Amino acid sequence: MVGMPESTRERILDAALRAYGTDGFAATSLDALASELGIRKQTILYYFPTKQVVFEAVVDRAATDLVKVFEEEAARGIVGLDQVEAIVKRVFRLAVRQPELLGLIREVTRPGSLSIDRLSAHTAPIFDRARDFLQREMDSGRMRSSDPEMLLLSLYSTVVGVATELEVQRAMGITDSLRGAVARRQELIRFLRAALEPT
Amino acid sequence: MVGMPESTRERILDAALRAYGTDGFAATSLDALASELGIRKQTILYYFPTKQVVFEAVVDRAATDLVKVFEEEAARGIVGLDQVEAIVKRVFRLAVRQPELLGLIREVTRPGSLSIDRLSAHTAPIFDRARDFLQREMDSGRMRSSDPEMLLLSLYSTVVGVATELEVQRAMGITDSLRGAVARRQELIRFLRAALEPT
DNA sequence: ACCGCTCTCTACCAATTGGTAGAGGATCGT
DNA sequence: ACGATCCTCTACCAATTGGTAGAGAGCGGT
Repeated sequence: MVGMPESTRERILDAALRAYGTDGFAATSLDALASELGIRKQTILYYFPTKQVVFEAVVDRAATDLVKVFEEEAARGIVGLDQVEAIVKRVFRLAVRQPELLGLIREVTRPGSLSIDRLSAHTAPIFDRARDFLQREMDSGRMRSSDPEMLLLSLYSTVVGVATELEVQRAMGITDSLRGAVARRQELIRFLRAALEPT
Repeated sequence: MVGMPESTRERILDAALRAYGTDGFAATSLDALASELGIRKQTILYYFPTKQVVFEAVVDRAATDLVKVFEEEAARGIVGLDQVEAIVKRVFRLAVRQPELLGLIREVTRPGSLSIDRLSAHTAPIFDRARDFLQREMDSGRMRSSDPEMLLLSLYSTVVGVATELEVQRAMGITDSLRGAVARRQELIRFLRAALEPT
């Protein structure tokens, strides 16, 4: 598959992910998107009836990619904090390789946003699975007991935040390099281990 | 001050905070802003030369309010995890009363955003103070030792995320009520205490 | 009564927006 | 050779955008 000539439709989705994920939906015009690809916007409107539908297609693909990462990880059947650590590593790898993907998630989960339901439809199963996982780990004593739903929310916020809040890090004076990303990940894992380890 | 007739300038900033904080900068037109206030957009442009300047003024005011909250809290001179807990409570109170304020922060800290430097200029002192605080607490053994800068980033991400990611919570099936907010705060504090407590 | 200042308005503008209509080239099976 | 289908284009449009120019209302001071 690598190096295969991408179809126009795929190229549009790639560019749209990048644009919507960094600048946001409203700030990205179809003209801007098209000229970035060296095509006319009417070509975009040939593949997608409206701008909104382009966005929805991007969300669908991004969600699918994201879910795949989690399912691949879950298939390995690791337990305890090692599983949490493995997930964090994958999310970070994703954040480094495709920062716009997590940016898009943030765009979709913003209060005013549409198509949040579209994302939820994809992610609901992995949320359920994650909740069940946490509950199981707590029951077996491999993890500190607490409300698994709330814990999941805390975990989500921390991981996505540390992975994506690059501007905040810059404002805090934290260096933004590849080495910085690794250090951040290491420290985050220590933080999470401390928070989750059974007393 | 309460009930005092607000100046037009202040009313514009109020509405702009709400709009920019929920829908974002690009998605909010001056016309929409004006009609929400029952005035013409030219009145807005009388007080602020451009749309961008309106946004900057909103950021300045929001940052000032935010910094004030932290400085008031810091003035109380609490130490250890009780201080962390007190901050979390204040951030949550803010998130409940003025959700658009934290929404604006998220808007400003997005990758593509301008005027991030404007926000940083305000928040840099409290970031410094927070880092020093964490370092001091670690040195005195009241807090688990780790990199204070990275820890601060984790704390920031977790607190702001849990306080603002209402849509994610909805997607997870977490009820969004006032009681829910209190429960979320409680669980977050337990989470942070576990993460920070010295071994 | 008049001036000057503050404020909000109407009128207008060029540029950009998302979207429509349809022409025309390329590629295919027949 | 021919039509059909797929794809990308030019031409165009009404609505909205941020912003300018300037009229006029209200008001305080002289």
